[in-house]
Amino acid sequence: MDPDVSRWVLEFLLRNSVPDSLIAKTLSAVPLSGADSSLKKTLLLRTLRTLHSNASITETALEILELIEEIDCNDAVPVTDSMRRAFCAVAVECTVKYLAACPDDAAGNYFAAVRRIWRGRVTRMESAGRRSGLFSEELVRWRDDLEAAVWDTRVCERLVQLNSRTEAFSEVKVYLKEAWEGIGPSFLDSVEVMTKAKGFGFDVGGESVMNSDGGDNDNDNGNHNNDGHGACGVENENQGNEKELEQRVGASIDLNHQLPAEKEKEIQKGNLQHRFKHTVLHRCHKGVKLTGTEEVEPAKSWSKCDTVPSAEVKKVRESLKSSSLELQALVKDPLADALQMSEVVRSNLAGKDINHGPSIGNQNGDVDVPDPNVDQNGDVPDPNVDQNGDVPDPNVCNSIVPFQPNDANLVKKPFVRCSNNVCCPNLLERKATARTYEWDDSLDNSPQQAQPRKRKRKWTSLEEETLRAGVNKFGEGNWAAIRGFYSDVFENRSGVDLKDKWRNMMR
Amino acid sequence: MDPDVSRWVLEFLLRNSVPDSLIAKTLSAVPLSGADSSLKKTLLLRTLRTLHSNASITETALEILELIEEIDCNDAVPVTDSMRRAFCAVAVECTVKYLAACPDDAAGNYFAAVRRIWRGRVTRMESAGRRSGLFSEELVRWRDDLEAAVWDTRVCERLVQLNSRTEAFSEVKVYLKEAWEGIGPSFLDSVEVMTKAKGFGFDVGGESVMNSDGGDNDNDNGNHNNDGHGACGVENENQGNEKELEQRVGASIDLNHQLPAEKEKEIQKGNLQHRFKHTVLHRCHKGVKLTGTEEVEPAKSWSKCDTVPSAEVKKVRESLKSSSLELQALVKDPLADALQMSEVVRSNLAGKDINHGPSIGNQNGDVDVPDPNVDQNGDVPDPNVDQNGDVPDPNVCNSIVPFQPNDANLVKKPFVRCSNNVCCPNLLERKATARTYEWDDSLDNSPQQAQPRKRKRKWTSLEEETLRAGVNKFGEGNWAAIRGFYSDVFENRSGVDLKDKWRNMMR
DNA sequence: CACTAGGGCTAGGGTTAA
DNA sequence: TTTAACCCTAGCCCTAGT
Repeated sequence: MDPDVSRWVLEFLLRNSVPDSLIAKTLSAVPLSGADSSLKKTLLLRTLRTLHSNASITETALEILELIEEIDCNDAVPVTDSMRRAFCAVAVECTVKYLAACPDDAAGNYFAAVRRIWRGRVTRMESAGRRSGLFSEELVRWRDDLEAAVWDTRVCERLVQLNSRTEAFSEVKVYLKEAWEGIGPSFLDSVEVMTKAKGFGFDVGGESVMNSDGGDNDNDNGNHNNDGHGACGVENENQGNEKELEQRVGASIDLNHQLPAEKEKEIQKGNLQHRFKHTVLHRCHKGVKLTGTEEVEPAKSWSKCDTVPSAEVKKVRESLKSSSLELQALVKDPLADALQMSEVVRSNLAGKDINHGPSIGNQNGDVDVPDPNVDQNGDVPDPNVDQNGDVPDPNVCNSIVPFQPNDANLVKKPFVRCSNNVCCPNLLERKATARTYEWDDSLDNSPQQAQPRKRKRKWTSLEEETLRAGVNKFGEGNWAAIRGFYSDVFENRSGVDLKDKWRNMMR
Repeated sequence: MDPDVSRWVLEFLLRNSVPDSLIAKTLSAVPLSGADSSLKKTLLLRTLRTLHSNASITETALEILELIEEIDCNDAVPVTDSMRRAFCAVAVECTVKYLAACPDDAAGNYFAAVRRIWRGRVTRMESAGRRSGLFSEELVRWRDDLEAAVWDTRVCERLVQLNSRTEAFSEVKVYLKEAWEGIGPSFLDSVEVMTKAKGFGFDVGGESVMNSDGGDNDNDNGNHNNDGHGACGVENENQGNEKELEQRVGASIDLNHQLPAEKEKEIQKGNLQHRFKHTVLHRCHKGVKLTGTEEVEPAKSWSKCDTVPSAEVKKVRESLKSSSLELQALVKDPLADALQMSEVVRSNLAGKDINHGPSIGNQNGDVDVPDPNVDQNGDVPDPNVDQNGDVPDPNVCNSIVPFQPNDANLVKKPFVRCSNNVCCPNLLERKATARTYEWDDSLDNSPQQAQPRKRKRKWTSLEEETLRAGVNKFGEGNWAAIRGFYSDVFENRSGVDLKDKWRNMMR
């Protein structure tokens, strides 16, 4: 994939509430060596956001703030007060937590943290060549306190009283809100807004993956998740449903190859880049005055980056790995992947214009909308969801649900799906009470021969929904009761089958 | 290295404040396939201790507590109140922290955690067949609160105020102290004390790694780090100096091969094992009365063990190796093959002349007997009464806030144990709990609210052998007679249980 | 009522095949 | 490699018969 395009996509994804797993996959497919400072910062912010919403404010967060400060410094972006406060709060939290765990052992892990963070990081910060913008008087005051606690029990007791974690959460949140606002909308969002304003109807592929509303009547949705709530926003709803996310990831990755931006890039690229400078760049790099197209020297910037693989992105990658994100894919060399990928894309583009876009059923399958099936497990008191599962949430696209449970459907048995995807007429199965399976025939002749496996029969959505209803009614574990009550649906399923299926459905 | 010896060494290391890296190395060098339940529990306790002193109380800790409970259950060790409280506090912490991070996004990671922990773990815990000793009314009340916070902003705000982490730290610490004390000194420590008392001058090699004082003038140092401070004790001082630790590891591993216990094993092993029975095992496995007989078949037990390597211990080993002590692997296959591991060691140590029977110490330690701490709660404070002390807004539905986390109720929660070995919630409280969720209603009209099954308890080899002896003596079919004659062994088995087990053994 | 025999059930680990 | 569907079985429950 073209480096510019892949970076645009990555940038877009980073700023919006797509699941982390998608970010991970994209990262592994996109060459990062040429990332510009804006993208790096976006990556770091995104990571911090994830850490925050995972309630995991550790020294990794400290590291990230330092890296961001470095980038800002290079771009002549001044360190804000909120950033300093966030850094301080996180540093305090990363130290005090050990005291909270073992108040009577300040000499243990707590002291180690003081050395690591306050004698290490913070001291380096104020000494050396340049004084970090993160350094503050507040920091110094805290250091005195924290050092004192190592030997002064009274200070120690006072510190233990703190809820340093909540404080850190709060400060990080404030900083994130400010930072996302400061960095502005993504390039693709800007393009979308512009082209729409010009009546282009130019769609950046956000419909299936990024925006559930298709963007048709929402002109400012380019910013729709950068409002500060983004830090702990909608994306989290999906966390209980990782499998589903993974599936979507695959789909959306494919989709990225088909971004209209890429298809039209030979024609529009120069033009778009031109606009890019005046919209995104202008907002991202406030310290740079843009007077003309030629002054930015994009070529030079890129090449510089290419020869110097950015250490900080590497670090972020490590951080991402160590955090709860599933970023194992990143271990591999992203460049190798990118090369392969670009080959695929190139040949694909050169050939016919095959559309791999999502099916209609997925058009509204936005990642931010939780699977309604998940919420109908019967034990969900979500007031917005009908517990009986009989009436689907009107806000949820019906096409996501393969089967709409209703009384009529529950009673009638429209078809029996065999393993080879062939729909058998109902009649056959109806009378086949005793002859459901092939091995029935061989029961009489071979006495000790191991029973052949039952033929694999895929579960229909009717069966699934009925099972759900059954668990709702009888409770999990009462498989015999469920089987009996819905005996017409489960005619050729055993109680164990029901149990196994439920186990699968709960995974 | 001889399996016994290596296990003794490992056990010793686990209980003392050696650095984790040493534990990890030892684990990888020691065959764990024959690990008994006591060693497994020690391993888990050690892991929990590390998590605690790293101020990292996550769902891993929850998992560990569940695994320990599982082991205790099979060993007929009753769940203590402190363990229940620790579990509850950790569960609350693992949920509330998301709320603390993003108070205005209860629908995000917080809700996911509620589903994962409270609708998942906790619900499974009370469900049929698996009622865990960790289940408590306190847990139920918290669940109500935490569920309410998903949609009730006011509950949400109240929960955010909690310092759930500190609470969890504290409860885990209390539990750890109790658990280390309950598990007694390590075998090597016992041996050391004994041999010293006999004037042997027997040194267990602790001088270089384990005990800096050489142990010469400290007769009770077998317990020197099990005093509650051990949880965040000396080991932490080493954490800032990993390289040095690694060097020590090598040295100490070598040293282990030179343990006097091993050198003299051919001579003393039988003797030591005999003592082991009466000291360590007697304290660890209170359920065993050792009088000496002939009915055991140690060879068979051993071979069975060796072919069934303990999966969970292996997983713990892996987890320990990864620095962060992540135990996600433990999610799978918790104690599938907890088998009769504890019995195995017993039979092995005892050789052929061992008789099994419950010790005096266990007469009240049966799973059927409620925890004495719980029992002493003669009068049960009605939570609804306590609630009045908070003077809530009269406009607030009280049923939504059934429990004030900070009030005295948090301390002790009564249980009512039903005749069928199942711990039932106090009916009064049951009724007082608001029917907040719709699925409660669906449970009402379910045909039979079948009482939960008895918790599955694996048969120990002691029980098996006793059953065999019983059938020998009284003949098959006289289950009541057998049960009566070996009533101390079969205290919590019914005649039908014996019959069923025999049927299984004859297959 | 107490007990036993025997069928049935569930949970959970394992296996197979797509 | 993954995993949905299926298999195996220990331990527990239910009921008829004595």
